[in-house]
Amino acid sequence: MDARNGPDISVLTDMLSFQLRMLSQAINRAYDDAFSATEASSGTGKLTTLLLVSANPGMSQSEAGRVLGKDRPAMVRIVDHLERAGLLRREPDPAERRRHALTLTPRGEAEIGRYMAIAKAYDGAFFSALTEEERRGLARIARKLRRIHQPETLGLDSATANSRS
Amino acid sequence: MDARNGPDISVLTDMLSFQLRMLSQAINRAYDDAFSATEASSGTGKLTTLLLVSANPGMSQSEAGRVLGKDRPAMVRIVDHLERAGLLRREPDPAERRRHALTLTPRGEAEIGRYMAIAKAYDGAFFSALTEEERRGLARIARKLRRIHQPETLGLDSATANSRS
DNA sequence: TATTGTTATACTCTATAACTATA
DNA sequence: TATAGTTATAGAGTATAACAATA
Repeated sequence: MDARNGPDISVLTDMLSFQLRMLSQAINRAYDDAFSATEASSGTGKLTTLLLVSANPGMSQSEAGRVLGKDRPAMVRIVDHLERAGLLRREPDPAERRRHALTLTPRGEAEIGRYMAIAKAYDGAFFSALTEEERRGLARIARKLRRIHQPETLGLDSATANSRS
Repeated sequence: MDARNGPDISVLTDMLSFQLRMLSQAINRAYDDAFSATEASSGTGKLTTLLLVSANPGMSQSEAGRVLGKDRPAMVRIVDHLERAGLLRREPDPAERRRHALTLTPRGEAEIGRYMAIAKAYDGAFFSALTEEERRGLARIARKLRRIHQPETLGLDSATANSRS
């Protein structure tokens, strides 16, 4: 209404989806800045793949893709990049030779600690303005929505606290 | 830990940023589906630009870009597309001839109601699993974080309820 | 000199289809 | 036939630099 206060954007801010998309945009930019000097720079897929393989050595590309919301071609590109960077290795699984078992290289193992530290630091800094209660509430709501809209991503909280709701 | 329950993804789910990025991915896919049959299909920029210009006729591309988090080249592409689709018009501003004043065409005005209805319906459906209190809490937290991490986006709530978190 | 819009360029993400090799 | 991985391709998002017109 008041032109001096800038444009009327209530049409957009009234939509939760808009608020969350803009928030995600800000998160992505903060992370790109944080990881710009690493081999996992630019894009969310590389870092999360490293963290995931570190916690689950031997997992396949398709499994990782199901967790991260990427299809097979997308995973090929991510793994290609990490393999070229010398952080990750793919070897045919002897028991199921269609699969490629993913593991970190010694260098990948050495770097992962540094990446984790950067990720945790920036995650903490980004949400530092929230109270502990707000952070818990946000995590709970996000988990609830993902359980409905991404049912294919299994094990959403099986590995954490067995919380239900 | 338990292989039968799928991979251990607690490294990722412990980070709020990961949860929100995955959530945003789900939102984007739901919206792409919802608008796939319209001229504003694929991508968040076109629809939000239409809604924004509808509420603020005569605004410039840079102003819209500041609200939507797009730079000038990105806005050119979005406005190009909407102009070719016959939904939006750009005319040099007589008072400030560097600017292009954006307005909806009659056809754009006619379509905007339909788009709004789709957007509201899908926003409501996406978050329908949340209680009213959870929805308000989510909106409040998103606004709080955006105020910190996107200070350039002015008027974040000036047009709504003057709430001060 | 600074700003608005534009063009060109490049890199990434996303999605689809088709191919291979394995099962 | 179904699945895991690969390749090719195309569309959209994102970012930068350089330019023209205007202030």
